[in-house]
Amino acid sequence: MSIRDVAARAGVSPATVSRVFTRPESVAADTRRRVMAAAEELQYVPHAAARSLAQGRTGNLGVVVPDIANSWSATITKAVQQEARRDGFALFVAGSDEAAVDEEQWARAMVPRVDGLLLVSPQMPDTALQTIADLIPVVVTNRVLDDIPAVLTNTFEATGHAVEHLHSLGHRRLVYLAGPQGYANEVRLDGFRSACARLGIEAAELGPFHARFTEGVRAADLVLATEATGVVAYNDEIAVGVLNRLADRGVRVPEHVSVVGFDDTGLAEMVTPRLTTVRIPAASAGVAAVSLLLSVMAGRDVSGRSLVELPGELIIRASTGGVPGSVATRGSQ
Amino acid sequence: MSIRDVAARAGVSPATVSRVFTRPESVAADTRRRVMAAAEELQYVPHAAARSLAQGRTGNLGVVVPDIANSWSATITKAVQQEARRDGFALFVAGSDEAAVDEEQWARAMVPRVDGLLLVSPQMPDTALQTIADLIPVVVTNRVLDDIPAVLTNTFEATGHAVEHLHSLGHRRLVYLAGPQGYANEVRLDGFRSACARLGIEAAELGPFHARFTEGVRAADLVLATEATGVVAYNDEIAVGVLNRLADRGVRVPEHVSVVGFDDTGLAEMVTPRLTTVRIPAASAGVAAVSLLLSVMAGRDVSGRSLVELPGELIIRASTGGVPGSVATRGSQ
DNA sequence: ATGAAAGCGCTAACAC
DNA sequence: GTGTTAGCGCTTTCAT
Repeated sequence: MSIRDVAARAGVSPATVSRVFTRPESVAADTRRRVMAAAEELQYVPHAAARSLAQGRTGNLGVVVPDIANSWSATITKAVQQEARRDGFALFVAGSDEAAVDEEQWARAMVPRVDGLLLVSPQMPDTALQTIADLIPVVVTNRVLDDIPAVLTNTFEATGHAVEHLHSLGHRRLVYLAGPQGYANEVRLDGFRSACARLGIEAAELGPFHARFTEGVRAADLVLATEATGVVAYNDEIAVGVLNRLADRGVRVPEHVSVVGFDDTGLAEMVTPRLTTVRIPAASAGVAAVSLLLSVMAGRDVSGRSLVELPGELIIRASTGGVPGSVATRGSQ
Repeated sequence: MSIRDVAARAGVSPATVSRVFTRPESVAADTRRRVMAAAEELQYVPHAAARSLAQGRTGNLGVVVPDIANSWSATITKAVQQEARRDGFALFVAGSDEAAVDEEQWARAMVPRVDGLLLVSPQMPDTALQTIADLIPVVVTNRVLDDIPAVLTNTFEATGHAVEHLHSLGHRRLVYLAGPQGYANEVRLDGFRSACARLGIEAAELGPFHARFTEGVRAADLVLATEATGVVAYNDEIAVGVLNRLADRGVRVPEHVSVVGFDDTGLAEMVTPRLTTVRIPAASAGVAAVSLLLSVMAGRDVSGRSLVELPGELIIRASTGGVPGSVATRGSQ
């Protein structure tokens, strides 16, 4: 069932059929109708590969995320998919399970199948990333590399707000639970350290942990072995793991220990107590990444706007409260 | 950078280069090495579209899920992606947001770009589904349609176990919170009704609800307006929404009300109290679906094994307990 | 074991 | 506004 069959049936040339499917307005209205009818009757579907070959473009985008089943990845993937669709692109998705090798393999496998590639928090070496970016338009999130456009979630300030928040509640000893090494973790850690230093807070660090619930469960006991009264976790999943384990050990949140997460994934509002967290606009990040990618693909000069920064925002919920005995406790007893 | 460039550099014909990339063993060892070297130096990447056109296959699979960001969908997508990879396929992913129209559009958009299509719990009309299945190999999950291979999650029995479990705890009035209309909901509802009838339990039904947290929050108040002491929710997200709202209204789980979910997504273990739920092996479903799809694509006769059933399993956790005043309460006070 | 040549289905000049 | 023609880059007979 090719374009020739349709052409024959409609009594026109193959080129005309092609035009109907590419620039319909360039064909006379009633010829167009005849062609459409013929295509309909024959159940004709244009052959994507042939089209790609002739046009030199695939109409596909690709995204590689750390973990498809992770809530943050899924949210960003969803936004990317919807945005890609608006622009007429289909989307390849792959998860690397946080393995740099798989990530690189996937990126390479996608290169010939897509017009542009989005790498979410990539872990692969700079050189590998650069090699791929030389082959095809690439946009990354949460990674800074010369000449590669990026969407960054800048949580430095918001992390400071989280620490200030805990400080105002009387906390003087905090611990940060580190996530996988990378831009996101660095910014959070920097924000944590600098705010603690500024406020005279005793700051400890544990980890790194994988960005998963079970790791938070494990982290909780390590936290209790310190003197910290407040925990700032790399992400919501770790924070929720902490919440869970603390509850099992009879430690009450926020009465005994306060917990702050990052991301504000749906999870944060689903747990008890609801989680205080630094919201990161995952959907916006996805949308921004796609539009940046499209700019690069269009060959537009993006040097000016090639680093999009999205600020975090502290969302205060029920997992943070006054330190026992402090004045701040009064209202919450 | 085409196959001709590589051929020229290696001093062989394009055909030989092609062979090196398709059936390496059919080329003399040292010719092969020369070609590989040339390809390497030129950074040659085979052109996917040209390859597809010549071979008549794309090397791609597609999956359409109800919601990329939903935990169940994400888990199955992840499994599908990993399984597809094992077999050398890249994966297109699209989310329909539970809209039958979008779902159908995506499926149609994918048809020319893939060798096989997996539709997860499709909502589109039978005829639309059939039309697509006539165009390309299709496998569905949680949908029964003549001649279309399917992976079904059979939760009838396990739902009965859930009801028995509640009955044994003294519950005599239960309510089922219905999810979106479809196979999964029907089986759960059937299992619920038949077990209630068998055990002489007063069975009410509410809904349908979207399979989301916020819908569970909404449902909780409706539940409290009934006399039910036990809730069986369509999925974990709804169940967790119920948990949340009940806590806000001062209703204790499981002391006052017991709650059961479905799916056993990661969520079930993260909330307080941990959720009793009917586990459905999402990852296995994904793997089974892909292998079924590959069979269909290979033209193998699947008439015998074209309906794969995966049984559910009741996982008892902390969200179910004895009815107040009943003998079953004793241990838990 | 390797080369020559045809063609996969479509698009895009270029003519008319 | 429509037809003719030459590829897009690769695979695959068919020779040799």
